[in-house]
Amino acid sequence: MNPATPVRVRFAPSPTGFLHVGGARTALFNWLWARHTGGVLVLRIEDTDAERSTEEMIRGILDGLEWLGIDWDEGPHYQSRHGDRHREAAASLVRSGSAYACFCTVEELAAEREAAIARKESYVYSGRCRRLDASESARRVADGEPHTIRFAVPAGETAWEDVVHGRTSFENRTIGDFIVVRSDGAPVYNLAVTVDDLDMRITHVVRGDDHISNTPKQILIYRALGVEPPVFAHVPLILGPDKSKLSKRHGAVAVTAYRDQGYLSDAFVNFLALLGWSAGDDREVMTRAELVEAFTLERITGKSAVFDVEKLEWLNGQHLSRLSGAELAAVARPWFTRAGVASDEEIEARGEWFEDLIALVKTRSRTLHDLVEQGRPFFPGPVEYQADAVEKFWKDPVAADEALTVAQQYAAAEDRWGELEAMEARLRALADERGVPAGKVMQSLRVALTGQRVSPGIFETMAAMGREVVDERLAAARAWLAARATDGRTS
RNA sequence: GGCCCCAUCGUCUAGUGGCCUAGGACGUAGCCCUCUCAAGGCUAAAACACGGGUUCGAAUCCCGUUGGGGCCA
Repeated sequence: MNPATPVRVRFAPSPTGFLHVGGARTALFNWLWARHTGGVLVLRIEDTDAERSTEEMIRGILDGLEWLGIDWDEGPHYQSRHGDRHREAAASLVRSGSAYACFCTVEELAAEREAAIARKESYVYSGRCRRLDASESARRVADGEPHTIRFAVPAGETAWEDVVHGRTSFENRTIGDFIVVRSDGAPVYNLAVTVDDLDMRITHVVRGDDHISNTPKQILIYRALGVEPPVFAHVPLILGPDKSKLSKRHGAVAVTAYRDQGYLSDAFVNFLALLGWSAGDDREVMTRAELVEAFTLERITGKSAVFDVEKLEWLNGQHLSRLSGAELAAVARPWFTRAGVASDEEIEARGEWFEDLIALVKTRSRTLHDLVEQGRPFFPGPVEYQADAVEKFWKDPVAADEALTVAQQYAAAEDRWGELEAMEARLRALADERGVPAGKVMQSLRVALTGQRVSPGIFETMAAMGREVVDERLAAARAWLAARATDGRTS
């Protein structure tokens, strides 16, 4: 391959209705390589004549790609529309003697296979029809006798220099004369892929390891067609926690499920890139631009990788925290409205406040979902006292109420609202005066204000909530505690 | 079963013959910070599957075994 040839890669999913994690990573690697080299990414939907793609079936894939920010330069092309080209190529293979018509019936082939099994040999087609006289073969085809077209695999071995695995080779006799066109005229996968890749002038085929055994067949076709095959890079598979191929059993398969769970596109892309690839230095948290800049096919590992959700969560938290309040607010806003925390108008009316709020809670959140739960109490309205918070800080309702009394007195007297340090100093002084530990007051206050056991610093919380909300929440909390104390019951 | 791929801490990985008493990250444990929880900082436990070679010297090269995975049947 001429090194000056501009890179052309392709992502060729079958229209399964969604983009799964493995496919997403393959797409990503192709995209990264195209962007890194300034090349072209072609999108091709690998439907077949048998199962033509419907709008609905490809939408899932396009949705996934869109969320990941993977854009393509050509396509989508549809494999099913190139059937004529595939058959044309098959015909030319027959003409050049690289393929032949096979008239063996299903029964005959089954018998061959059984005989092979009985002899404890692995089955490959015997090549019986290959020995047929050319004129006889042509006559039978002309007579309309049902037949497939088989590739005449030559003796020897087929090898290639895989970018990921190094030299990889197959003994041709283990391949056997494979079918390229079925008896109904439908081109077989390996032929279709090869012809399409050829027509689209693909220079690098970057795909999953599960295609390794297809590669020798495709290389054979390329050569028979008189062209040099492209560069192959077989990327190892992504495994589930039990080390088997990632599947539905392991939770979400469609990448959009991760979007819906509150992961950031950038974080997910970063995570996917790190599955089977590394920059070579110690960088892990990387932006899209950094990934594009650092990505090379040579640095892809040959070993399959287990999908580790915990690392994804951590990475997401990292990306979340690195966004500014304003940037994150834009992403988070629909999450708040969808969760019913506030309307779009309400957030719009307090845009700057909302951005500050997001900045306040982001380090405590790993997903957008966390962000909503953290931010929720800052909006007006009643809060729900969560069981774990009550258990931890309001175990004793009387003591809790005592602490809140101090808090209430403090809030009523506070005249430097918003000045964090001054607020803290005053509250501590007042707590001292009343003989109540300041820590108790603050913790009790946290439950009263947020209903949760986790929140930002209590003064930041108060400042962000505003005096009115704080007053309301304190009154409500005291009423709740009083009711519980007379009740004598625990929750 | 045949063919092919793979083999470093639980997980993701760095490592391409000496820089390795094997580095980083997630997770785990502890400490610091501290009004909670995160974040942040520090520390700890934790790996070269096994056996043979090659070499002055192997995580690194070769062979075999074992184990995992994929494709086909």
